[in-house]
Amino acid sequence: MNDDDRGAGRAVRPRRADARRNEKALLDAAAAVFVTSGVDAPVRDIAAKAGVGTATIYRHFPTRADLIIAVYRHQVEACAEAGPALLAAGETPYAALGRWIDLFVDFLVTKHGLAAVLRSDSGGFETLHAYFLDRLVPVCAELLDAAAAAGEIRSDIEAIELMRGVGNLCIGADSDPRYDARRLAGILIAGLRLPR
Amino acid sequence: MNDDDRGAGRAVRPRRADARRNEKALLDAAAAVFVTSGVDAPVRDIAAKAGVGTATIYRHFPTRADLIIAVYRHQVEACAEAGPALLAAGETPYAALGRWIDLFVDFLVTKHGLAAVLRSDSGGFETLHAYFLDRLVPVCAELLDAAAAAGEIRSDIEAIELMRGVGNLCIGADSDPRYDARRLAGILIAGLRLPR
DNA sequence: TTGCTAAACGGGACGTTGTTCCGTATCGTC
DNA sequence: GACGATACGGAACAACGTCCCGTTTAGCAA
Repeated sequence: MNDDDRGAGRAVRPRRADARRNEKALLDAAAAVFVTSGVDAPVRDIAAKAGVGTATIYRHFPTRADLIIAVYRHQVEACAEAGPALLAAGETPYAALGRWIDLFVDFLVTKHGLAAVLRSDSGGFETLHAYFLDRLVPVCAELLDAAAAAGEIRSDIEAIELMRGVGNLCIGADSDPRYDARRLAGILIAGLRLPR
Repeated sequence: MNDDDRGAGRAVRPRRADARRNEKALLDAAAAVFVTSGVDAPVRDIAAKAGVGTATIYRHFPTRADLIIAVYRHQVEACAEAGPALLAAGETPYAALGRWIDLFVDFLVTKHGLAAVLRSDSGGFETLHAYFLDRLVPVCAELLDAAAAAGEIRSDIEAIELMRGVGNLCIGADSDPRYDARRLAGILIAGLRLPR
């Protein structure tokens, strides 16, 4: 995959060299700021860190969602690819599902506030919502189907439903060490089990 | 209980008649605006609807949390009192727990955005957080203990943990009819079950 | 190398929201 | 009726997202 394209498929390669430089600088700056101030960090902060004007952010990333997607795209891809790998690893499908959910949870909780904006249906984050779901729901569905086919879990649960639930469970998991999102997600998954 | 006192115990009866009138007007206006615009509605909107200045809101309710608490206090009380009642109703403790969680979920999802602000540990909502938890966690703990004592569920789950999880599951449940928070909460509770 | 044009830039302007301050109006009492 | 404390209103301030416009610069052609 080419590092220059971005967004969910509709990639447009920036033509001028300075534009590409700035896009790279913005991605690096955003990644750094997201770590310290969360994904809700003020646009001005990111622009300042990248050494560009605020308008330049909007020129490259029309919405904050586009920027977030670009920053975390690689990690989302890795998570998506882990699904089939876990399924092929020899464990039971239910165990694979559990491990994959753990990966997903870990990804979300390590990004301050990402889970919170992920859930929001409004405020211009539809793109983010759509990207995450488009990429990960099929993977989750595959795991779910396999576990259901093996008779390990009930079969009346949709992947999208489960993912939204898990995503919600991750909200606020950072900033509160007493709250263990992974444990709760595990309980949720356990709730899918069929009684033998 | 006197309708004039408000907040979590430290009630101070407004001395002047106009102050009390304004407080009532604010509560009514806030309740109305919360329904249409959610609990994040602009302060100015609420003030305008009540026919008062913005400062008057802050004078009566120093933080938004105080206002929210005052508006929903009766419903929270009802939810809290439902716990022991369900437990005494003759069903198994696990069934009572499930019903109570349903009540809690229904309360949260019918208030636009309430679940979202409930979870936030920062931004001046500590008061709201504390009130809800102080009032409802003991009730949940009672149900949990009863079910655990009956051998129906595992005993290593804290009430606060479960409530935060359920609260999170309710986030964004309004504004998306495909997302069924009650169902997911049910699955979460099912995940607590012991295998007979 | 030099000059031109479209692309890209910067930062200031605007609208929205939360919050505070201060001069004014009102209530309750003497 | 007058007075002091209480409460009020709205303007003022700050932070933020977003947009606009005058200026700069990259890339290309002569």
